[in-house]
Amino acid sequence: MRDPDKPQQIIDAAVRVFARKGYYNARVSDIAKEAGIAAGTIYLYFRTKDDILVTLFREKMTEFVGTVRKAIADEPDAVAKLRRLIHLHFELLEGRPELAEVVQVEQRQGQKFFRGASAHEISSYFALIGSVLEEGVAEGRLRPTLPVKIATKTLFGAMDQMATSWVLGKRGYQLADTADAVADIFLQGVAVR
Amino acid sequence: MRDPDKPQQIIDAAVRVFARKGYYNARVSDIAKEAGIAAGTIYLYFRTKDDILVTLFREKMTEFVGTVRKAIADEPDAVAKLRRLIHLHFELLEGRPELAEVVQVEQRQGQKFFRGASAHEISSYFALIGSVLEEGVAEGRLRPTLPVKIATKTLFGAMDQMATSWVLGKRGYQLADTADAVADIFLQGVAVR
DNA sequence: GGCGGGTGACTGAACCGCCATTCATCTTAT
DNA sequence: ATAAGATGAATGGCGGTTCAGTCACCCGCC
Repeated sequence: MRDPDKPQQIIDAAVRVFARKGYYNARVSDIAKEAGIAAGTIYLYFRTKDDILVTLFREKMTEFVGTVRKAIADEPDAVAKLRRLIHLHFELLEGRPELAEVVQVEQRQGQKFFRGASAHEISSYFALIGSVLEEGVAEGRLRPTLPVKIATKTLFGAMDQMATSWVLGKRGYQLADTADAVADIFLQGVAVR
Repeated sequence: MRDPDKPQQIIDAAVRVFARKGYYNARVSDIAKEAGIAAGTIYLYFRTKDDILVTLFREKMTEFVGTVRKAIADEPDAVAKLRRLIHLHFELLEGRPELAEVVQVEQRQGQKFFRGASAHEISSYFALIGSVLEEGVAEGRLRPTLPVKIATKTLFGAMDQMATSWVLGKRGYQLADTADAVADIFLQGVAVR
């Protein structure tokens, strides 16, 4: 009778260990110890060490996109949705510093991360942002000629860089406090002139 | 009599090999073969494999910032400088696809890259962007209340994401063609209202 | 101008530490 | 009693790094 939430415990332990030591410096046995199990047990639930990282990201990213999607559904218009999305992006990372560390710094392991496994989850976030931008254009609040794909990447890139700088700067300020400033620049940038 | 441009040859070979196989899949012996020398010879010029990556980045980034700095000096005002900077950022990457692959995808090896060694080179680019923004504020063309640090990260993040997407999308379009759209969004975003 | 020996770059096969992964064995639940 | 999960010591291979040996070149001396 396999414990159904053991994978979850392993992932949670992995987040803490990766955040502390980095992916490459983390031993599989460290994760096991952190989770209070034996190293071999991990292989009952994950194929390889990489698999832990990939699963971790998939799970957190899917959850992240779901949370954001639900939250912005309440907002009355595209502009309000975008502000909420930016705030939430920052708040969710700020609320889980260890996860933020892993996602912003450790996760980006060359090929593995960007191509392949995690591409789907990332593109669903891009799709969400893109659809809100489309909506804004339809509402007449955003430029009718707005290149939506480029605007999507611009916004994501801006948020992602803010988050990365915050993590690298040892989180010496409140990330969420910068959300309005980022939103102001972006929203003015895509608004009708 | 050590060959004074052997390090350069090794770095150039490393760019090609890293671009082709990725940093972790690249053997030191692959780089040696590509450079037409023996594996051991690399260790006369570099301490470790990591050292190759770090040196490569430092050198390319320093050169990059220098090129951009010189080019924008000609421009008459901050807004023109920013447009030029964005174009150049994209053109320089587009002109060296292999280097772009390495810098955008392979280079970001967790801890090593972001913290420590390469931090100085990155922050000098940030400083350059920041100083142009300050100038724009002083000229009265950009918002007087603009949070310059945040705007700097926003612009860098946007450009970086555009570049990364372009590399991951197998460079299926002209990166430089998107420069105007990115510039339009950003410049309208930071302009006086 | 030819010879010998010294210098140091270069070579690449072998080494060796590391750690992900395995599996014979044990534990626990039913 | 049996099966299935859990254990953790042992394994294996991988590849960065080393280093003993080779080679090309230079210099001083006969």
